[in-house]
Parts: sequence; C-alpha cells; structure tokens
Amino acid sequence: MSLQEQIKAAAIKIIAREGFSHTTADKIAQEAQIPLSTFYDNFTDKEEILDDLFTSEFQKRYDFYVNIKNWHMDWFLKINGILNFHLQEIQKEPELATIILAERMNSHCRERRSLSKFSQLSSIIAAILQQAIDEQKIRPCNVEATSLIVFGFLDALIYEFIMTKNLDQLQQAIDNFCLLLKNGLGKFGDGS
Amino acid sequence: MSLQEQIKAAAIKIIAREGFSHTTADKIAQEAQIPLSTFYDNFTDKEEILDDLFTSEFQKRYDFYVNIKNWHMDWFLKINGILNFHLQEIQKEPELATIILAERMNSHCRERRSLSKFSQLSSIIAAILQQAIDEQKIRPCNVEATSLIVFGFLDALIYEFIMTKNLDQLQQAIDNFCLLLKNGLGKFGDGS
Amino acid sequence: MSLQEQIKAAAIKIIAREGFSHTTADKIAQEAQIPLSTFYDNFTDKEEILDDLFTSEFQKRYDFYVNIKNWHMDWFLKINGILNFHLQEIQKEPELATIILAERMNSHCRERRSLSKFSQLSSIIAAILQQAIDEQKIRPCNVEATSLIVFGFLDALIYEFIMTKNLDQLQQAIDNFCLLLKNGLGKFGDGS
Amino acid sequence: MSLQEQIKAAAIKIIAREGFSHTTADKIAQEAQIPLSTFYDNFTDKEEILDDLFTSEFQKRYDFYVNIKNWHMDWFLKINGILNFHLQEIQKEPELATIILAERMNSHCRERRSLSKFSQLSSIIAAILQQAIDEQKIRPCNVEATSLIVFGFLDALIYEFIMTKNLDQLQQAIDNFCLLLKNGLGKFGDGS
DNA sequence: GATGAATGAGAGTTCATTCAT
DNA sequence: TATGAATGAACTCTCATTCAT
Repeated sequence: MSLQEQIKAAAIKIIAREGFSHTTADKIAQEAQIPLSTFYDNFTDKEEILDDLFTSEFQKRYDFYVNIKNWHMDWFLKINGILNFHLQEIQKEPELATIILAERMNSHCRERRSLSKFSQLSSIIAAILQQAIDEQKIRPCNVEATSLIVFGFLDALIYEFIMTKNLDQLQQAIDNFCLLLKNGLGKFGDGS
Repeated sequence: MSLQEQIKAAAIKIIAREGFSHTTADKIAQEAQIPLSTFYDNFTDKEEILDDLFTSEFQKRYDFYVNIKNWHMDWFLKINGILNFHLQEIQKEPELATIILAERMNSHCRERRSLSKFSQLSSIIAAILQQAIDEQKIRPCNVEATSLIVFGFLDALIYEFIMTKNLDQLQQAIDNFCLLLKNGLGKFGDGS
Repeated sequence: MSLQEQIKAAAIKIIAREGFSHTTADKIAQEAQIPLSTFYDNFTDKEEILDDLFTSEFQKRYDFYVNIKNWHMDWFLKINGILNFHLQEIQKEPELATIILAERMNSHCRERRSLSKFSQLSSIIAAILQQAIDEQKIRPCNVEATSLIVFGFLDALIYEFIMTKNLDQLQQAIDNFCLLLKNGLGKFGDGS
Repeated sequence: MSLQEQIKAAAIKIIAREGFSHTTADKIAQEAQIPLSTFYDNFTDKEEILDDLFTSEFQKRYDFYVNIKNWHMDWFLKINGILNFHLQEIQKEPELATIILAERMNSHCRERRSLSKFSQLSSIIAAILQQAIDEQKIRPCNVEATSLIVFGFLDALIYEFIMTKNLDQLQQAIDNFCLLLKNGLGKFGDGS
C-alpha cells in the first residue's frame, strides 16, 4: 500500500468516526503515523481526500451500474443486483459507505464537482426501468421518480446500517423492497 | 417573536446556508443583529440550538404522525397524508428541512439524544402498516423494513428538493410512490 | 493612547528593526503585550498596519507639501522647507521613516494602493518648480525629472540616517543640496 | 552557463518578481528545473545567492567606477559616464537592478557584509569630485554630501524605471541632472 | 553527485467562551 | 440584563533543511 493510500485509509477512519468537519489534517497524520507536513506533501488539503473518495466511489458504482444495465437479465434482477452490490460494499468498507452518505448531505459538499456526478447513477436506474417499460415488462411509470425511490431506499439502508450494524435486517429489507417493487411495478397477470 | 426565537431563526438561516460545522456563534449573532454575548446569555452554545431544532421538529412530526395514525381512514391515505405533510413543511420552511436532513446524517450528530428520538417516527409508520395487516388490508410484510422504505423516500424527497427546488416534481414523485406502495403491498383482487 | 495606537507603535518598532517580511503578528502582539488574538481583533492582518502607516504618512506629507506650496515665498525656500520638514520627522520618528523607505522599495509593496499615492508628492514638487519657471525665477527645465532629483535626495538622506544616525551630516547635506539646486536651476545674474 | 549560474539566473527572476522574503528555495529550484536538493548542493541557503548577487554587482560597479575615475577626462563626463553605465545595466538586467535596489533598503539586508561595501562606491564619486575641486574645476563643496546626491538620484532613477519602465524619460532625467550638476557645482564664468 | 521523500518548527488565522462594566 | 473587549486553544498551511539511496 502506497503512502497516499495509507493516508487515505487513515482519513477514512477518522472522517467516518468524527465527521469530515471535525477531521483535522493533524488527526489524519497522527492516525497514519506520519508528520503533519508529510500529509501536506501528499495532498493539498483534506478536501482533496474527500474529493478523491467521492470520485473513486462514484467510479466504482458507475462502472458496476453500467455493467449490470447491459446484462441480459430481468429488470428486477438488475435492481436486486445493484442493491446487493451495495450491501457487499457496506460490509467490505462500512466506514467508506458511512462517509459517502453523511458528507453527501452536507451543505458544504453539495457544491463539490466530485459529488455532482452522483446524480448520473440515478439516471442509470431510470434507464433500466425505461428499458423494462419499453419491453413491456412493467407498467409505464415516472422512471425518474421511481429511481428516486430506489436511491432513497439505498441511503436509508446505509443509514440503518450505521445506526444498528444489523446486516441480517438489511438483507431482509432488500428482499422486502424488491418484492414491493416487483408487485408494485409489475404487470398484473404475468407475475414479473 | 421572542428574542430566543429571533436567534433561532437567524441560526436556521446560517446553518442551512453554511452547514452546522461552519456556523459560528458570531455569525448567528451578526445575522440576529445582537451582540455575541447576548447569544451566550440565551443559549449555552450553538449545539443547544441544533438540539432545540431537532427536538421541536421531532415533536411536530411526532404529533402529526400520532394524530394521523388514529384517524379512521385507509392506511394508504395515512401514508399519503404523512408524505404531503412533509411536502407542506418543506415549502413552509425549506431551510429547516435542509438542516434536519443534512445534520441528521452527520456523524457528530448521530450521538445526540435529540436526534435519537427520530427513530420513533419510523415505529409509527410501522404501526400504521401493522394495523393494515391486522385488518387484512394489505398482505403481511416486514413492517420495519417497509417503513424504512417510506423514510428513505422521504429523505430522498427532501434531498431532491434541496438540489432542484422543483416542487412539482416532488408532488409527482409522491403520487408515484403511493401508487407503488398501494400496488406493491395491497392484496391482489381488491386493489387496496 | 488607544489600544490600536499601542499596537501600531509596537508594530513600528518591530518592522523597523526586523523588516516587514520578518515581522510576525505574534512578535507585534508580544511587543504590545497583548494576546495574539487581540491583535487580530484590531487588525485584519499585519498588511493592514502597513497600509495604515503608508496612508497616514502620505497624508501628513501631502498636507505639508500642499500647504507650503501655497505660501508666498521663494521656490527655493519651499524646497528647503520640505527637506527640513523631513529632517524633523526623521528625528521625531526615525523608525517610521525607516519603514516607509525600506518597504516602499519592496516588490510586494509596490502594488499597494496605499503606496501608489506617494507619487502625488512628486507632482507637488514639480508644481512648485513649474511655478518658479512661470514666474521666471528659474530657467526652464524638465520639472518631473528635477523633482525626481529632489526625491532621490530625500531617500538618500533617510538611508544615510539609517546607516549612520549622524544628523549633523544630514543638515549639511541639505544645505549643500539646496545650494546646488539654487545655483543649478537659478538664472545667472540674479543669484536666485 | 554553469549549473550555479543557471540557478542564480532563476533566483534573480523569482526574487525580482516576488521579493527576496517571498522567495523560497523551492521556487528557485522549480524555476531552474532542478530538484530542490540540488539547490542545496550548490548553495548553503538562499541568503548565499543574495550575497553573491550583491558581491558581484558591487564588484562590477566598483571596477567601472575605479576605471572611469582614472581616465583623463572632465569630472563632469565621468559622472555622466557613471550614470549612463547604470542606465545600460538597467536595460541589460532590469531584474537584477530591481533586486539590488529593493533588497538594499531591507532592514535585514542592512547588516550584510556583502552590502556594506556599497558605501565604497560613494567614496569614489567623492574622490572624483575632490579631484575636480583640487584642480579648481568646480567650486569647493562637501564632497560626501554631493556624492549622496548622485547616489540618491541613481536610486530614484532605478525606482522610476521599476515603476514606469520608461527608459526615454530616464535618459532625459540623466541629462537634466548632469546639467544641474554642471551649473550648480561649476565655477561661474567658465561654464564647466 | 543527484534526487525524492521526509520532517520539525513556526506563521497566520479562527473561534468558543468568559468577564468586567 | 446587556455588551465590548479579551483570550487561549486549535487548526491550516508553509518552508528551510536533511537524509537515505
């Protein structure tokens, strides 16, 4: 692991625990066991780290979303896949997930470029739903509004995880959500 | 409007614009056009204001939720009523809504007592759903998980408002969500 | 003496001794025997002090120059008056004179607004000379170029004072300079 | 051009632009396109560069002054020659001239050995004047004080150049100054 | 000799909070 | 009760300088 990666890892730990605004460059440096000035040799400031996190996290999600969108597979399994992808990620890097959620809402972050890309993810969900409508797998609906539901659920999932750390419940919640979506959007009679 | 209320109103303005962590007692005092020390005569610190906001906002929501829960009315209209209640509140006090959403996610706030109560709201939704199940209006489901969906959607709604300020779209999204819920949870055949 | 004036006096001491660039807000605060934050309550930064010094010094000089320009008196006595005015000032506030000279040359100061006004002083000298030409007291010459000579001499005077602290020599130098000017500019035959 | 000369050239650029105190070893290294540590292999610190500049500049001036002092030529042409020598130098290396002027005034530099030699230049001018007096070319005067005038004018010239970059005006100013000197110091009747 | 990386010391600035009046 | 002023503790960031390779 490169020094930059070490610093980033330390930053993730601190930011997840104390929040970005209470994270000081000094705390990160201490956690990474480097002098403060070494921190500044590697990053212009702590903002840069957050931008890095947002950017790489966005890319990871984007790549997965686009990939799954193009699979030959039922719309419903795609949404399910995306939700489960996130569940995996939460388990692998719970701190990172926490940060992305918490800081995304922050007024000071809402103007970040690195954050503005996240809205593209919603568009991919919308595209998946539109495809399903075009193929008459689900009844016509407002796809933007529906993808909002999916995203809201995702965030609620992560928030729930932060608060309860209960993964089983999350799995159940996902299944429950998918069933709701299937029944709510699907065309009567064909069960899809 | 009492002095305390004036100060609180000033604080809401600043916190919504700059985020709680970038809000200083001094900025609030300046916005409220009072000397800094008068601020400290009325509040122990800026944390207290945030707690006040959380507490009163929780109470307002709680009162409404409990009230609507006890109405004699279809489960579905109750959920719809709650969502529309929030839509009204967003319009009336957009800055307050922004703060509650943004700061609720903040790791430093997650330990606040004033915030922990918010989970009770979820329980009321769950209770409304349970009632509907008991009365065989909807098919059995995990009510906690489902109320998570409602709350996730609510937050997504507010976030969307913050980012786009487009209220029409929100109304559409609510209708879309309610339809999904009705179809997804309702028992086949009775359309409820 | 107000607190601000105390701080300014301390700043003058430090800047004269160590140069503006080696002057830190902390050193000024220590000299003024106040906490560092009190310094920042009274000035936005150390630049502001320098600007204040430049501005008030310019004003003092400007007022004197304009005043003497309008006296009914030989051109030659006016120039002499200005030089002696500076000699008095150097004696009264040698540190201030040092600062104005040293920092005026500084590349970082050359862009200051508060400094740019100093060129107006040169214009007043030029005007005094022009008057003398119009009244045929001195032979025609390039007044801007000549006022440059006066100013160069003034700065040299201050520099000499900084280096040698020998006031007697300065007085002699002034007399010598005035004689040179009188002889050099005056019209032959009338001795003025 | 040797590596040391390259570094010095880079340093001159930076110091002239940003002032010595805002010049960092790092900036010089970057401008010279060498690693920072190479800078420290060639100079003990940035002070050494400034000393080098002062020393070589002094030497260049000293050599010229001494040389011209010994020519068989009118005193007046010697002074004129010196002034024109400086005008040439300003044109050739404006940045260097800027630095010598600006940093010479700096209080931190006033204690430099490399700088203290500059006062010797004044003595040469004084010697030229004394010679002229001895040879009864000019009327007796305080030669130290008069050489102060010459030096003040020189600095004013360079300062004017820094501020206006107008070389034509400088040439005029020199001619004007020489005329003043000739008339002011010369013995009446012989016009010298 | 050349070089990338490391690092301690310090400068500039902010802010929560107190206190005398 | 109201208020201007004071203050210490933190935090961000910079830079001269060294050192291992």
